[in-house]
Amino acid sequence: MSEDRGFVEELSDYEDDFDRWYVEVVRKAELADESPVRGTRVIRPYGFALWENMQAELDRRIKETGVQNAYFPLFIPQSMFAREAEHVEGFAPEVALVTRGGNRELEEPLVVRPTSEAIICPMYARWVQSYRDLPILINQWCSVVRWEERPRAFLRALEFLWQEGHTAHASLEEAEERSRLMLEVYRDFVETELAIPVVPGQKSESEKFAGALRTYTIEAMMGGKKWALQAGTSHNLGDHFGKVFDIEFLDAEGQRRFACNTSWGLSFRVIGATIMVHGDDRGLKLPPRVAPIQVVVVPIWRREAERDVVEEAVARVRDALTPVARVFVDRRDDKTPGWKFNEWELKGVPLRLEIGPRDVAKEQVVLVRRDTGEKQPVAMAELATVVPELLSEIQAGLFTAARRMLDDNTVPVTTYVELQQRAADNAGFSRAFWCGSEACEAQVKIETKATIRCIPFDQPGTTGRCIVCGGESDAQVIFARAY
RNA sequence: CGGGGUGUGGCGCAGUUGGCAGCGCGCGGCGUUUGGGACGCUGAGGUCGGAGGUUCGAGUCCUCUCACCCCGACCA
Repeated sequence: MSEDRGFVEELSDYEDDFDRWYVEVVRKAELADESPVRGTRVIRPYGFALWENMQAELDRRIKETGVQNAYFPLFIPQSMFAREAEHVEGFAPEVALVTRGGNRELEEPLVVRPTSEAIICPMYARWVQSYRDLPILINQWCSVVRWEERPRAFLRALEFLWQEGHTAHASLEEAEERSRLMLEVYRDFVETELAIPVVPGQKSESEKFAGALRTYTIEAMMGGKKWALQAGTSHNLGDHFGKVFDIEFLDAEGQRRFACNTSWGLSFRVIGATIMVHGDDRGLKLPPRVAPIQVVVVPIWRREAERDVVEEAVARVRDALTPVARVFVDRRDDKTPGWKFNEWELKGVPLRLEIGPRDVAKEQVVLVRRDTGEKQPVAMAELATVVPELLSEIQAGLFTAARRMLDDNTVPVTTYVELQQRAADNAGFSRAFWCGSEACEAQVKIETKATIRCIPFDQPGTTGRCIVCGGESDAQVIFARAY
């Protein structure tokens, strides 16, 4: 409509050009800006505040499982990195290498960590002699570097922020338990805090982490093209890394054994997921639990005399809400209220309070929801109870809507033609039986660009025929295109 | 690394057969304004991505080069 034409013209259409919409939202909502090096971004204060809120919630959950934080170096000697064959083969194409330090060529090049198993495991080897030294449960928050050919803001960057947890255990069973536990931590975090429903499951052999015994994943469905995004992964590394990095110990019976490891990571690509799952034509829609600003207050007045009255009411409202919500008062006097409304909607703030002379006279404010656009007057005295209720209602509503998108676009398929068609139509997730052969998996990838996102834990409990070759199959998988 | 595209004030763009570098938005100042992106006046801001060439004269033509974006291959 005419009232918002000027604003809508600034964002590309969500349905028609989702990828462009995404790029524009990232920049215009001031989450991140381009930087001089291709594939790297500056995370701006608003985007970083969002990340910090996510970090705080995930960090708390990780620590509740007995894990401690630590920090390991950025550089890894190339020879050390190269010890685990599959690992180095998997990461070689995207490794950044430092060959020069100061004025000298280095005798041995240094790998800039693309992940830290190769520097953490050797340290664990020094710290472990007895089964009494196990388990080791350590996490680090850091950035890692992977030289990606095709970067996308937050989703695939040359340098990205994440946490990587690394544990060492006396038995394979314990490592398995830990890797599953951390996947569950990720599932709970992403669904509860980010309001994004996920499909937990196991990766196929060809999609698993380089060097892992098994990889577990949570897969989310993005808006727009309904592509999949791997939102977090947890690996049971078996004793591969224990053997090559000599994490050796004596067990209770005096036998020499190698430790079993796990590693698990979740990166700031979940910011990208949050944007793509909840956003709309007007911009971001941030889940209240992680939104940097939960309530924005926009004061409105005409004359100077009104200003004092409004300011006094705004101060009272701010004081009443500060204990129960993250509040920001937009006092800029070079912007009109309408301009501010649009900007805060673009930035995804869940609730907006408008306070003008008419409201002050009635001891009320006008409260507007970002998710529904609904406007309602609320008595100032009730704000401190109404606002927290609404924030949880919005959080729940976002999850419900995202759950519906995931469910509505996840369809069981029984014929290969149907699978091809759904992949070509960007129709979402296709659930199908798969015989387990890499040949069948590769054929689907080549012919449809869809990959096996995961073998969901949640299985029908029946057997079926492989979607590709018709062979016996006892497990369904999710096929989808992915970012 | 293949295919396509774009480089001109901060952003978005125009610039015709080669002839004084422009427009909108934004930005500074002053004033009026403020309930869904206000308005007037005024001002600042550019070696046209880079190098070389053709020409009396190049944003425009030629050669080379660099960067970025999109589509593929590859990937948390």
